[in-house]
Amino acid sequence: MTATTTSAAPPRGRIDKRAAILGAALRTFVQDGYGLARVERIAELAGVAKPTVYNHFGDKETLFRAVILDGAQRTSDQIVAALETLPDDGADLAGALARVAQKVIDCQLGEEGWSLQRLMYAEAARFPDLFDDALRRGGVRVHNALAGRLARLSNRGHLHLADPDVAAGHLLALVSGDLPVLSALGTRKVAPDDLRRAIAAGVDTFMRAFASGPGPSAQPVAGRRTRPATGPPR
Amino acid sequence: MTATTTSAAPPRGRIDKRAAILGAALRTFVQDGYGLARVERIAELAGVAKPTVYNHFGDKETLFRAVILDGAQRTSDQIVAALETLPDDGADLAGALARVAQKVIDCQLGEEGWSLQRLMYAEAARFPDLFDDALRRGGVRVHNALAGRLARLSNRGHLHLADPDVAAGHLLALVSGDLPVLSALGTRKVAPDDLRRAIAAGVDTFMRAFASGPGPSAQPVAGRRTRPATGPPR
DNA sequence: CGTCTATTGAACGAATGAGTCCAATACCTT
DNA sequence: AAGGTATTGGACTCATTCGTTCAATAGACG
Repeated sequence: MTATTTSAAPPRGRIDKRAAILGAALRTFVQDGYGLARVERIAELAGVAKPTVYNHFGDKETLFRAVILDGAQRTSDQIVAALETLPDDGADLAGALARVAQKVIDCQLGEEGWSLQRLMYAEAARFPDLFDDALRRGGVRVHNALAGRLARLSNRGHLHLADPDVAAGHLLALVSGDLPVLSALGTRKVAPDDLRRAIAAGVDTFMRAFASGPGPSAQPVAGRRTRPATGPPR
Repeated sequence: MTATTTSAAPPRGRIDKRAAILGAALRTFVQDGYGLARVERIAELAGVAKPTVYNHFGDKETLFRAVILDGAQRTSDQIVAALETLPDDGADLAGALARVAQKVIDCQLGEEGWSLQRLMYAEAARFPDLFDDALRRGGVRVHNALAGRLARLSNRGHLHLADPDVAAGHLLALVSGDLPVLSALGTRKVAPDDLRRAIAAGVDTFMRAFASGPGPSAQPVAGRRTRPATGPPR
């Protein structure tokens, strides 16, 4: 019946439904939170019928988990790639750090980055194991990549790091500490100038603390807890 | 367990229902998120009838806003009070900073602190204005209190700060940057030793950057920190 | 060309939860 | 002691949404 005359119908064929669903789900979950997100809306946004969603992922919770893990993977891939661009020679170290920090933060500020972060904060209480998984897939890789990079710089004498792991954490904290406020938890677009200033200030403090100063004052850490420093002294 | 003794019938009288509701609401919202939190459950947890909740606060959203603002106020009161204990003389500055940081973080790690933070992250997309209000009531006051304290130390020569505002942000970032990971976004109890170590490391980096002689680059941050009041995007 | 699988639209059942109404009751004030 | 007010429990309305079912269809493939 209705021998529908071919055209005017959206292409029903098998495209990449799965990816479309994941994307739509991310947007929806982010906007409404897990509880209020409607599966039907996700389907609609993905240009897909609701049963198709249930065909691919069993139920809402499974879909949610897939969204988080998939996103964490992709975002951290981007960030790690950005970190690769940090040169090993110490030329204009501050500038190089600022540039790489800018890239990293751009990844985090992209639609996906903040959205994911907010989602994880939001639902951490309900899906504690999920956060652990995402951290393993995301944060840890970023942290290690940066720590490795910094260790190299330290080995070559361009930085004085007792512990590259700690330094990596501190650098990340310094350059991105203002982000939540600047972006109002990701709900506001950050003025590029504000961001640049924040990054510059963070890198500046980092350099003050860890750059091999021209002077003899390579002050060793006072009252340091014994922590296996993966980075040997200069 | 409500403190009241006696018989099977819970004391029906007018006690501090409002506070009880706010507390129960915080716990519930935190656990389930705004969308999935059930008002009936809040009432039950507060030892109160559901209509009473609606008598005090008009509806779910109003209740939520009250929870956030009230919590932000109280938490930041605590933190500001803790900051007052930072001495102005430079004796054992690192130790003093670590102690005050410990207090501040304790406030943030308490049931209320993390819960609130997670809640705001979670629902920032749906209640953007609410976050601004909470920030004004909470974060800004903490930041200013710390900046004032640091400025004093700087004036007396115990620190070398080009911009106490920036330094305050950096100190907070350094000592609490590891918190999300350590506590798994507030879902895991942080080992006191790990926390102490993280704080000590943060303070140590801060001291390296700002305690010794005037660093190589003492560039004061150019622009004043202005609040983009719902400014035009891009 | 004929078959098979993924997809579609639409509707359905069941459950859930916001917000309201009301008569009964406990506390506070005068 | 009397009267007013806040509170209570529970039932009720109404809307929403998860997850499912089913016949019809579009493209893939031998």
